[in-house]
Amino acid sequence: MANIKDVARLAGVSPSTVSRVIAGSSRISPETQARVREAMRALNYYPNANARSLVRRKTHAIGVIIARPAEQAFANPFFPEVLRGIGSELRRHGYDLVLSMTAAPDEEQGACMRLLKQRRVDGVILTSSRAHDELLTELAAEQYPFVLIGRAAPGQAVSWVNNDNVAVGEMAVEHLVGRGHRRIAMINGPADLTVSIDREQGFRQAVDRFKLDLPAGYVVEGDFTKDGGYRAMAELLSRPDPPTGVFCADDAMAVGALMALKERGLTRRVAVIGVNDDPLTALLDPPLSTVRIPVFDLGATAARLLLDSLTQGVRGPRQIVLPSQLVVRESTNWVVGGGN
Amino acid sequence: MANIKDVARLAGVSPSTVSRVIAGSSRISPETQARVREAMRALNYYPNANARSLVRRKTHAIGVIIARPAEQAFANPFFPEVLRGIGSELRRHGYDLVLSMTAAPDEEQGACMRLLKQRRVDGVILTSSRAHDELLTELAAEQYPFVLIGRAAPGQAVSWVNNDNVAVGEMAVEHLVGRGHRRIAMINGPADLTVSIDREQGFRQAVDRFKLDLPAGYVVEGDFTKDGGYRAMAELLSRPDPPTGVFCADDAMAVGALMALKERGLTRRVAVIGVNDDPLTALLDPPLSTVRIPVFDLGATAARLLLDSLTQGVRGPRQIVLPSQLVVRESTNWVVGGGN
DNA sequence: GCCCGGATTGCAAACGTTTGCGCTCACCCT
DNA sequence: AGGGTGAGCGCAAACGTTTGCAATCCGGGC
Repeated sequence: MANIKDVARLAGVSPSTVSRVIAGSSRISPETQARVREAMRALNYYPNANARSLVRRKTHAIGVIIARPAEQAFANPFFPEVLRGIGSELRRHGYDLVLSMTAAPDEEQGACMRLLKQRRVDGVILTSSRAHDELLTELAAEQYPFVLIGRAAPGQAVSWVNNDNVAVGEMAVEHLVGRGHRRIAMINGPADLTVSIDREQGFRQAVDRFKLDLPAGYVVEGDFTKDGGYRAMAELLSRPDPPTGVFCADDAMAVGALMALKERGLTRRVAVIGVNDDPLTALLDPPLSTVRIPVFDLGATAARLLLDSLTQGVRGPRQIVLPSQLVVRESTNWVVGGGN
Repeated sequence: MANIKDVARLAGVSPSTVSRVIAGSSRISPETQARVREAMRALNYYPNANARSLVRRKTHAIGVIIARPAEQAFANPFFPEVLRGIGSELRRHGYDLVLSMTAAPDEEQGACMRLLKQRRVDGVILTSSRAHDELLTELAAEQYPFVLIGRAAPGQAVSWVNNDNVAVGEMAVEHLVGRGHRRIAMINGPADLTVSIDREQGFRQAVDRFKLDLPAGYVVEGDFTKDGGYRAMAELLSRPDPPTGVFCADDAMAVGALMALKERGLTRRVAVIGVNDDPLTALLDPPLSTVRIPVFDLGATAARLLLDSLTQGVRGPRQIVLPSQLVVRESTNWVVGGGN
């Protein structure tokens, strides 16, 4: 394959000159530039990225680490959408994207540090909702550019972009209260995920604000799967004081919850709202109300943050919260005691 | 950051020796090996991938090009699943994965060739169902290792892995015929995609085999979206001779078709079967019959093929077809004229 | 006619590895 | 005792770029 020397020879110049033409240096005469470009075209020349990265100490690529433990279960469009968002932003700057999907949480740190220390990438985007303090502090300690999709512990001085999970919980409860509900339960995700923690906090804040009862056991822990939602709803319904409205921390669990209701003919007795706006949930019977999360933008924003610090030299951690949006459909669109 | 010379100095050996220890050469004494490893650990040393790739002329990474034109519309788990499959295979061999998502079809070739010619990757996996003869021939001409997920034109001597789309069409018709249907229509995807072509061929073969009527206009072209399926079904129903069974080339279109039926109260009058087994379609009313495609395996197999030719030096194109599987649910699980 | 300065280009070192070749021993064989 | 052998290791070139510095050339001012 042609290298820079071949181009130089064909154009009758030195490799330095070719390199400068590629870099767009202004100190090269127009005629020479034309000759060099012509030679590059003739030889179908592409600069070797490895050689270039070696001397420049920049790879022009960023790593994306996707943790897929239990979250993988919800086969919703989160994962591809966030990648699309990242990709669209990277393309605009000519950056490449190396993807690392880790199955087990303990692979995460290794994969991440390997990409960086081997100089395969200039920085990383980490998508995960578990609190890996160790990884974050190692990244920060070595001054590696990175941004988290999700959020870090309050103290951590790291960059992240997240959606407003507390508001998500509040909006859901607010909506249900607006429809006349007073007995509202929550089916949450695994307790160690920040999404679960935040959504529950929002839920509880709204419950307090509206002075609702919150009997013990009204917040049950699911696992972000349909079956988990089914079981959780069954548990809630078997109580002496079942709720009339249920906020599920994810659409998959909401779907399971709806199944449980349907089996018991309680579809119009208990309102269900989820989170994520999985496209197909609009077609269920009843169509599922939900809180839509700006997944694409999460990815795009994370990429922009990272590129800013890489190319503009923006220093210091930045944290961005993107708003989510209530989507009302039939599963909650009726009023308690409305005689339906 | 530590480089190989630092390690060498600390261990009291030459860089060559360190390199050989890393490579696992046997000509190094156990004591020296131990000392070198100790030094590497002490310095937290990782070999620079760029320098290594430069001299080795191998990157230990492969590229994955995902074309997302209209296909993006079906936000089904195809895309993440195929990536998971590829990733799981790559990890076992320590290969990295650089991902390139192209929005427009004309970006595809550029992105692909750039990755290869810049020596960012050793080979590529191409997922797409459009017939880009030009790209395939350029790849083949330059002897680049690559495999296609989908299939090439019959003449092309390139490697690919695909599911048995012809059989998919046949299975669907066979199933419907087994339930007593004689008037069977098809809602197909865009005509220029190989998936559409193949599924239609299977459909027609089965129609011939069972000597069914196939009135003009019984095969209508959709676009792999829900709305397209809805319109197509509406068109079929407005005919004087509407079908009793419909084979949709994708679940998204099948979902749209079901909506059209539901609106007209014809759910149990017209059977609908899709393709892909999108998890949520099992929860629709009625649950959707479908043909399940081995998406994860498509990815994993493609990766294995590529790695074989990369690491084992396997020459020559190989073509692999993976079987799909009929999944019967309520949307077709009744007999024509069964008095339901 | 000579010196100066700017524009344009080339030289050579450097980036961090790998690897063919050759060197140095210690040991064994005759 | 001398030469042969092989194990263990180092030297230096090579991979394909970028870039600081120096060289050359040209015109203009004195």
